[in-house]
Amino acid sequence: MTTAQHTPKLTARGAATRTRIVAATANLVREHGAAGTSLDDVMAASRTSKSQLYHYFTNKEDLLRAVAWQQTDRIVEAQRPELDQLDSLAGLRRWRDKFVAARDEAQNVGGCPLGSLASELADGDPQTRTVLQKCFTAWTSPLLMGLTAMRDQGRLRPDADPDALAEAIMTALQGGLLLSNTYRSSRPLARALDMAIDHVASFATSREAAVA
Amino acid sequence: MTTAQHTPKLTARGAATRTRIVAATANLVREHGAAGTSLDDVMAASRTSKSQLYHYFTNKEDLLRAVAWQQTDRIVEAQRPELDQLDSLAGLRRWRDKFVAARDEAQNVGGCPLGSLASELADGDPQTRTVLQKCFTAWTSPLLMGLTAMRDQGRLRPDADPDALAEAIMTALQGGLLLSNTYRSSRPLARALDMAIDHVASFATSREAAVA
DNA sequence: CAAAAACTGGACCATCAAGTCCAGTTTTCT
DNA sequence: AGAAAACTGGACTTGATGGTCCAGTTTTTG
Repeated sequence: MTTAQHTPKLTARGAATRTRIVAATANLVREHGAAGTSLDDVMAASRTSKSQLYHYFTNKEDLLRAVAWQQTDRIVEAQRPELDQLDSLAGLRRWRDKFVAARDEAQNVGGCPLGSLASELADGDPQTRTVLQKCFTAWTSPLLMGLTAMRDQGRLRPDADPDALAEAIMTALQGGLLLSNTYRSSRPLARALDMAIDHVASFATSREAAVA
Repeated sequence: MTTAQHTPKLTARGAATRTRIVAATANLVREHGAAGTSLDDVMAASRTSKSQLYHYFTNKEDLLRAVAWQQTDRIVEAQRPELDQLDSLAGLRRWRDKFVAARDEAQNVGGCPLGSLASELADGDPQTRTVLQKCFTAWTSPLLMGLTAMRDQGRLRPDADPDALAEAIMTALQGGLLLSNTYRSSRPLARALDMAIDHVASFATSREAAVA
């Protein structure tokens, strides 16, 4: 979906610099958290100077908001093929498997790039919180699409609420990532997602059961 | 359960001071996060001096570990009556209702005291991570007890795995709190817990159905 | 009743943080 | 071409921050 951030006038070089800053910051934040990332770190990692940081962003918070968008884009992009096929229990399970495998590959180190950001910044200024809400909503959107399609195709009962289901899956995902990061094991994440998918399955019709 | 932290020799006054420090730090951390809480803040809030902080704790991390224990104790204590009766679907639902109501009373501001701590510190030193694991396990323990009792009493099918169920509930709880804090609404938490309880219910026998 | 241990106060230090400022260069647009 | 706007470098300011040190008081204990 490429969450566009309105940046009025930028030359080619300017745009490149801005991108470099955001990308570098995103990496640092993913590893050390927002509070653990200083602007000096950002300068070093992006090969820029203070004045450039403050040329493109009004302050650190502003930069972190840009990072939130970028993390969301990255996440969605990385899950692209799977996220577009969440319109069946089989599709959900493929997504789950991919996700869990990816966490295991990363040795379950580091939580959700968006989740940790939210945990750190959600109690801060309202503007940032609003951005975080939109990021979560954007990420949940493919889930919502898929579930809505399932219901419309009669694979889920009419009383299934795609909105509630999608949100519940996202909570399971976030909680799973938090516990998995703490325990350094994908088990909590796997169990959380299994529960969530079972929950969806409990609304499945015989038509979907046949497919699954 | 009162997670005891081995503190060898302490006079009555010393113990009081130590307690005061931990309690004050816990409050500050709950409001501003670990990184957002300075030792000067702690000194002011606990009416102590630097040397006292370093007399009772080797460094900030050490103090934060003590805070993790204390947060866990507090949480468990606050939920005491409900946590002890999680041995039926009805008990689980009462607990859910109490929890959601409490969050609404707090206007859904502030995440889970333990969850945010974990999110912030889980990637730090292993000693701290170990403490966080134990804290989560301690908190999950009453859940595990209740679910095990339910299965032993034949209210859950024999193939129900209390361990997996308890962990899944905790992930739903953590994810729900994160999203609820971000959206400033108890809805995600409520949906997450409903899903988790439905999941437990899917393992219920007719005996439990009769009680519920 | 000492001596040892537990406890306390607060000055001090080195470091690093976000944010400011201004002088200079490059690109864009007419 | 030439002015305006976009862009860049880096020194500098101000204020925290975690952590150290040591001299002094209170409590415990043999």
